[in-house]
Amino acid sequence: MPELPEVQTTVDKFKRRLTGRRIRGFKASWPRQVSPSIAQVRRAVVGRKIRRLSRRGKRIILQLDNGSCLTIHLGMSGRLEWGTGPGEVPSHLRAEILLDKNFRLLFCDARKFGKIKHVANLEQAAENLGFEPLDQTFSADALYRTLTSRARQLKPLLLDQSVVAGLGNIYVDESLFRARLHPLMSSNRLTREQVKRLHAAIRAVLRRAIQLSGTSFDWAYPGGRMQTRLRVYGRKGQPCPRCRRPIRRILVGQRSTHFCPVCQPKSSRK
DNA sequence: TGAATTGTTATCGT
DNA sequence: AACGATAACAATTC
Repeated sequence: MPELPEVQTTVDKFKRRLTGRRIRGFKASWPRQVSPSIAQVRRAVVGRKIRRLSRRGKRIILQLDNGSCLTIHLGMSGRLEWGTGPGEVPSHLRAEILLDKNFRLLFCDARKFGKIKHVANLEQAAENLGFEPLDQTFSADALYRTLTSRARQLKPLLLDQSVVAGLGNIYVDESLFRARLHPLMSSNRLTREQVKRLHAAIRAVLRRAIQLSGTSFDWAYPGGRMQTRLRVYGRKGQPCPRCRRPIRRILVGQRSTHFCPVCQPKSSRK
């Protein structure tokens, strides 16, 4: 379940291999995953050079030499692989970007929740996305204004990509724990101090996760080392690293949510 | 077998 | 009407 750190790790891994290369072909086997359509994407990208590879939220962005962009969203089970020469076909291969010298960028995705989309420019590639959490423009002040201008439970609010882009289930739980905030707390009841903590927590958690190449829980994403450093996610019943009381798991908006009821009280008193 | 997973969209309630 | 919460959905693995 790639979130921002896993996507960033992927971008870093492929940056050098893709930058400056010319696209010679595009193939995809599941039309649903490609927009506007496989044929239109092929028409748009073939012959173009990849100017640069970047990330916005959980989206991987291939900026092309005519200003248009190909965005790749890994969904929950997507991954990119590097193909050299013809031959071996990795499991769950869904799309291929063919390059010169038989190099290929392979998009594999067991559950087919990932998306490949061609858009006219960089602005559209970032459409509907909120703050970029590791960016300079993401300030505690701006977050305070956004959170207190509405009344939503913190957990679903932070999962909303149009508010903060890139957070998923794992890093929202970890951020709320670090900030000592209850996942069901209403966003409009946050104090400036609490938002400051949350802002710092989000950035610290994401930075650490990127340092460790993300979290590897299952077959879908190998290579990360963050899974041993998680404080609450996936640790139901285990002692809280802060107070040693058991971590609790609840459902919030159909999503599993992990927190320490002692260290993350619902009331604003601390 | 059912639970789990993400992001989008539709629908219901206040 | 606007907003927030909830459900359904896509597909697969364990």
